[in-house]
Amino acid sequence: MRITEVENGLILEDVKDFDAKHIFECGQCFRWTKNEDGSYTGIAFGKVLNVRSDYEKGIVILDNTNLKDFRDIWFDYFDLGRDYGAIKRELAKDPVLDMAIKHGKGIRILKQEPWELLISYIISANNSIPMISRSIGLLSEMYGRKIQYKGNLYYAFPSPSELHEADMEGLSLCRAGFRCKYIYQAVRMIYEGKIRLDETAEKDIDSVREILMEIPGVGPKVADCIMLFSMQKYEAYPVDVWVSRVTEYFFFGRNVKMKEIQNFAAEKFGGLAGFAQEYLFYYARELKIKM
DNA sequence: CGCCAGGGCTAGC
DNA sequence: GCTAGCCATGGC
Repeated sequence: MRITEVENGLILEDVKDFDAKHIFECGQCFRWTKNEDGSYTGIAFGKVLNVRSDYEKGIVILDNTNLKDFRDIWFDYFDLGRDYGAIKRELAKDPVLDMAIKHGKGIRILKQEPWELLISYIISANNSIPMISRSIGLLSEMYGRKIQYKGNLYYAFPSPSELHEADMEGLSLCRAGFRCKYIYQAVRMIYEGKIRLDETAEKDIDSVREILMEIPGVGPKVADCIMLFSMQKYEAYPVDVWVSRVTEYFFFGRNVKMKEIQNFAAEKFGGLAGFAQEYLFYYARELKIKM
């Protein structure tokens, strides 16, 4: 990968397996929006970044950043140290995954912030992706820090202490419905240090899942998403309605219990289950599989 | 009106 | 340990 500094940004060349559309639209993140020019603008780690990519040419253009932030934040955020070609070659030995990967060949699993994902995936329960994004955006507008970029206002996701300022009435304004009381309690558990997410992330996957599920609103699915998308537990295989459908449709041919799906994923994909899950999720939503 | 959305909680068995 | 019914909100 070659890096060139330009005015208020960077040009990355010889970048493999990177497609902004696949990365930002495969469902793992909620704070990136597409612009008219095809680029994406999003907020992470308290910073606004604009991204455009050309998969075939291997070019990624980052605007509103610099070399220091690239090294400190964005290299890891975009998981640029990982060989996705090798992952895809291994998974594509299965014909179903081969098809799914052709649809989302430029997916990379973002390394997001555990705190933000905890709240975001609590909101995700029995909710729709546009609604989830809206609630997270509203929370950020109400309690997060303002950031300006190209004349527009953006809002960082609020810190635990910032969200701790919110009472139930304030939280309910984010329109997350019955999940607001879970947010309220989760904020307090983290703010009071009852659970330390950074320390938790260091433990093995079963311990992490158990600890995360002590938090109200966090069940097995939400815990798996937090672990996969922010704690680098790539053996996690979050089973939502789409993954359930696509796994049943292609690998079972019938409805099965969640436990069976997870056993299947662990045996079939092993340590790459999380990557397989993302290719399949994106593929299932493209196909609009219903069962 | 109904059903569904990146599920989790609770009661009842 | 397992399952059924419930849950706020909004789109369709």
